Amino acid sequence: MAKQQQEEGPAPKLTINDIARMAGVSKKTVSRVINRSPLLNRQTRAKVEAIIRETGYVPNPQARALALGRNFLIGLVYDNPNLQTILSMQRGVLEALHGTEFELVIRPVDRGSPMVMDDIRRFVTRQRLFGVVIVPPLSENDALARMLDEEGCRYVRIGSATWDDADHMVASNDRDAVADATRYLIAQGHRRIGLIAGPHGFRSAQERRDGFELALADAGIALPRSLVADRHYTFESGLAECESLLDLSPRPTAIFAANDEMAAGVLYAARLRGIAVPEQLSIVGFDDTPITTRVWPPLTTVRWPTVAMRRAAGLKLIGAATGEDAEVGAPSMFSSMLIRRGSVAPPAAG
Amino acid sequence: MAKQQQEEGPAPKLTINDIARMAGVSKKTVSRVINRSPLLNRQTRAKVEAIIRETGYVPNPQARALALGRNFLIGLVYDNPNLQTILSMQRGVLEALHGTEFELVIRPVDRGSPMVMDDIRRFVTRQRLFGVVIVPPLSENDALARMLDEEGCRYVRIGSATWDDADHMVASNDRDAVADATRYLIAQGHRRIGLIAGPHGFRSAQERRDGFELALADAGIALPRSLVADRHYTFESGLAECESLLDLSPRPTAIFAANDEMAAGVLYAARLRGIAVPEQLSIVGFDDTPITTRVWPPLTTVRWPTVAMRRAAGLKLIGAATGEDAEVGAPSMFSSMLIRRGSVAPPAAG
DNA sequence: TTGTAAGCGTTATCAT
DNA sequence: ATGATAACGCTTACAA
Repeated sequence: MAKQQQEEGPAPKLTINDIARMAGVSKKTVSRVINRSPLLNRQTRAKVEAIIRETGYVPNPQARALALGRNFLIGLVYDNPNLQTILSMQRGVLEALHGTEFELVIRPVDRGSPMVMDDIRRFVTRQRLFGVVIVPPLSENDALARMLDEEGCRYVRIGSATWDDADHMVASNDRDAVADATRYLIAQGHRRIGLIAGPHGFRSAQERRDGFELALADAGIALPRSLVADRHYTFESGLAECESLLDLSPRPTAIFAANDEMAAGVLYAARLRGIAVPEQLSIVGFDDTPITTRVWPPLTTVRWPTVAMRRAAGLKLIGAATGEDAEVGAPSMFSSMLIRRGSVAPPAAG
Repeated sequence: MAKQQQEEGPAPKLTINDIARMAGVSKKTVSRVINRSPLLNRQTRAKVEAIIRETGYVPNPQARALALGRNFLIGLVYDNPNLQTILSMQRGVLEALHGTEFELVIRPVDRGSPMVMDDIRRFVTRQRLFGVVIVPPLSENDALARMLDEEGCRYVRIGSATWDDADHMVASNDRDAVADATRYLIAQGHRRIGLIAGPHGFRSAQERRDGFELALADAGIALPRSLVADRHYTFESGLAECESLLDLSPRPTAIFAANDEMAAGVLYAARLRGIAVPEQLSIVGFDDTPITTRVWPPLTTVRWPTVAMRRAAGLKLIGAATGEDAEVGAPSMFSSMLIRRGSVAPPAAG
């Protein structure tokens, strides 16, 4: 039994033929073992598996990719205005892929470009990707989903609400979460609450805005148009927009920003004007990114379970491949929850 | 001339055979064109190239990978305590790869695990990676570099100083940059300056610490041992360590933190104690990550040209492949520079 | 249940 | 300078 292949050296690459010879079977039989073919004699399988284990043989992914017409790569396609969330997306998907034969290929794209669609198409077809995870705002593009279907590329979309079937979608309930957060503000006694919404055309922005308006309506609070501003999910835009909100008279006593970056901008704007937070202005953000605990005061925010969502997306994608039934049922809906920190207080009297 | 292949549809995949037939040459000749073989008749090449352009033919990467024994994938291996910098690393490498046939595969690892080395070995050999970019602190591991060499995997290391030859290394001059920053603090009048250094065993931490001590020595300022603390490059550790520095009597009038996360922790600690920044305490960080402009006051810091360094690393890696001589000479040394913002002022009188 | 032969799309060898 | 033919390592018919 040749077995110098244990644990070291430049590895004189074993092939399926070597294993077949050692096991005294045909390469096809080895192939069947690798691919978990059901029609195989128990003993034969056991014998081959033993050899594989002893030798540490690993099938060549390139050869499999060529023969199968598909690679063992998962693509992560994104064009996210909020750099902070990119990391947690990656973390989640990587967690799902950990220990499998899949690797993660990342691909930032420019959704503004007229070529996005072709870019992504080339990406998936050229690399013959096993599947892709698509995150907001790109995940809101139905044409993209259709295109991936046409190309025979599996996909899972991440979103702030559900707009595709369970096999293709992992979502959070942003609307409810924001409604809760807004009710919390109202319960603290706030009545003039400003909203710095996300970019027009973003589903997440719309969901969060809807939740906000819903809670206000429920409480019978009218929302003057001047108290709402559409921005770009960036620190700078939060800062800029907060300026105009603070110019209003009477001034809002609280501001809900549709993400933490903008909330940090609001806090900064308040500081620039010498407005004390939370005494004179309460702030609530969304995402629970690290920045919330690095600024002063730490920001009350809505925790968005990004990592868990991405992991679910990854599992959903490869679930079919691994055949592990346990993983096929990766959950499709996740709940965000309010995290109370230091940026909210009852409004100043008067 | 068949040319329905222009711009749409599920793409009935062209192969090298199709191109060969259309051009009236053998597939080997087409292959030569693809691989820029020098021994080719100008006209033959032109003819084949024309067909390729017309049809939009793209060679199948999987087949090439199998035949060549190497993939067109670049790996990014990291185990970075500072999440913030991961993004800029990725951005830089992605920029270098943009428009090429290479894709980026990311691979976080746990350098604490006894299996790291084998993990990475499996990663590069299984995927037959074209090459990998290794970032600190993993890039300081010489055994890792040796192993990659053995496996025939190209690599480029990123570091805070140069410790490998120019082909394998892209570095910054952290020591000089920190010395400059420290001199700036001294020029402002500070004499009791605390240092919150990076983790023991990190080359970047050592370089930055050396720069700090160098500047102090040059100015004839003795550095009490109590003014130096080793920490983990995290916000929490910066916060914790700052507490003990602020307990000293007399208190330091300035603190240099070896990265921005820790500097943010210092700022937070000061706020907790009601110590005004920069009036009563000056702070300087390192990296110039986004957080520096989101806290109040914005942090003076040393800009670390991460994106440019990573791009250079990527170019260096694929330079040999693209054959573009212009890119082979990607620079190997980058300078960090001081960015003055609001967290430094002369020490309070007395 | 297992094996044989023929690909998958490219590159390398060795002629010519 | 170009082409026929055999790899590359695996999978899918199709037999046996």
